[in-house]
Amino acid sequence: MKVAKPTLPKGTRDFLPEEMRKRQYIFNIIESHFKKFGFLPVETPAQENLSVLSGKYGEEGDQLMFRILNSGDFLKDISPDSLTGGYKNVLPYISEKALRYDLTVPFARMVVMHQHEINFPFKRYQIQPVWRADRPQKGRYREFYQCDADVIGSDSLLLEAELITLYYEIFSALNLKVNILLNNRKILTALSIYLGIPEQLTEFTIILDKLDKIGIAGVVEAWNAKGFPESVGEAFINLDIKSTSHLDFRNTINRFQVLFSDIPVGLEGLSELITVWELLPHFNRTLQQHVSLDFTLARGLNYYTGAILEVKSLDTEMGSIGGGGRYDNLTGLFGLPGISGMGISLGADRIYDVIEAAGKFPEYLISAVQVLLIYFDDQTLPATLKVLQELRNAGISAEIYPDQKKIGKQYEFAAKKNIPWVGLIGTSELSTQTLKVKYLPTGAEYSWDIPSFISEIKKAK
RNA sequence: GUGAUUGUAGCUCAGUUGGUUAGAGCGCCAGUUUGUGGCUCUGGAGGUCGCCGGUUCGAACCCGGUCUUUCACCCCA
Repeated sequence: MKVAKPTLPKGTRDFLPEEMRKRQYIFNIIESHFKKFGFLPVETPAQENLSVLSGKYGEEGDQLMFRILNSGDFLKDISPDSLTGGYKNVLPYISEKALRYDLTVPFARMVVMHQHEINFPFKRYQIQPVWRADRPQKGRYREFYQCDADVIGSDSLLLEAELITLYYEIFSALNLKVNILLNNRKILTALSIYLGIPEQLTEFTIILDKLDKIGIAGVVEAWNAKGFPESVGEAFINLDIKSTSHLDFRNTINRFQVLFSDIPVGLEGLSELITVWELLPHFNRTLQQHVSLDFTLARGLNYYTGAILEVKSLDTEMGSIGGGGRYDNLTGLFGLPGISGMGISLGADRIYDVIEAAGKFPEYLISAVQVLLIYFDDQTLPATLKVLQELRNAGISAEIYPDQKKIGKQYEFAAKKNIPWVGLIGTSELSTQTLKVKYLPTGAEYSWDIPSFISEIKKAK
């Protein structure tokens, strides 16, 4: 057989131990916080039936989905004629499954299928990879992990506040500075009504969302290009919308309460924002400082109906590292209407990139194994193995070099693997019942018995 | 999906108007040191120049295709 050149599909990566240690550090922090907030773990399959996923993410999403070719002779029912109509006609016949595109829709599917086994309101967390056939670029991969926490079966605004708190606590634990942007879909609806273009809500918000990127002039220009009346742009400029910090939250709300006095949905959105805002200090006294009201925040996924959240890193330039919101009818897509949910998602791979760029991974991650024991010779091997067992029983991660190689090689191995302690039992140590220990970071050497060795390691930790 | 961009040793990169045997630094291996990593010194291994095709007497270099990298747009974590 011809030797295959080792390659990887576009946009996918291997993770060596050094990277995995850092990834696990992120996952562990996220997961422990999810648990602390009362969320329970679930998993769903990597594959979903196409009928479950298609149409849930808009046309764009359908295009970015990795479809799975049917097994066996997937062409047996295809007539040559049907090929002339383009790939979209043939697709339903040759593919009926796809890789999951996010975690929220499969979760909704799961809730509906297991509704009689689930105790509502149901708080679940899920940390699994998702796949998107996007072109890779900065912070964008074709296979990446999402970490989701959702509560389904309650429309309480307490959840909005609680999930914002959860976001903040996770990023604090990761030592990252973030700005949590907050908006409400109802505000966007009200804005479109106020500007007289309620029918064009979607086009309106998609462009509005780009405000921080292309500026107000760019936004107005884009609206005009879409055929919106000039008055829309003018009226919008007069609204003077900008991302507001905690200091002027109240003023902004008050101002829009006047503007939306005849638009019930707008007043409702504002009142929800106030409620959430006022709950925040009850979870964390300083939390409001990290939350910004941003009426231009739209978010693409069209199932959001209430609150919308997005997390921006302040440490490094990066797209959003988290997003979430309230959805009132996601399970309705699968025949279980009237159940409201609220969820957040964290992009672990982007968080990794931000921490890496900011140099904020903790130092201790570099050494996973604490002790290497030297394989000196067969005469001292039993004593060395005894030490190995005692170290492990004491909860210390330890290994013995498996071959009797030159001692210098064994030390070098430890150094390369960032193992700080090297222990050696040679002939003289055997007679004195001690261990020659070298601490590689300083090069210092000691003669210790096993109990002192163990206590010194624990002390250094 | 649109528009750019990258590919030469394990890594980071040189490589003249197309010319014989493609280089450097770091890393790696061996020795210096058969009870000790890092420092020094000595020696050594390692390359289908991403892949396929074309032009040419001759291609790492020019042309086409393809894969890949990175980046922007679209969209998003």
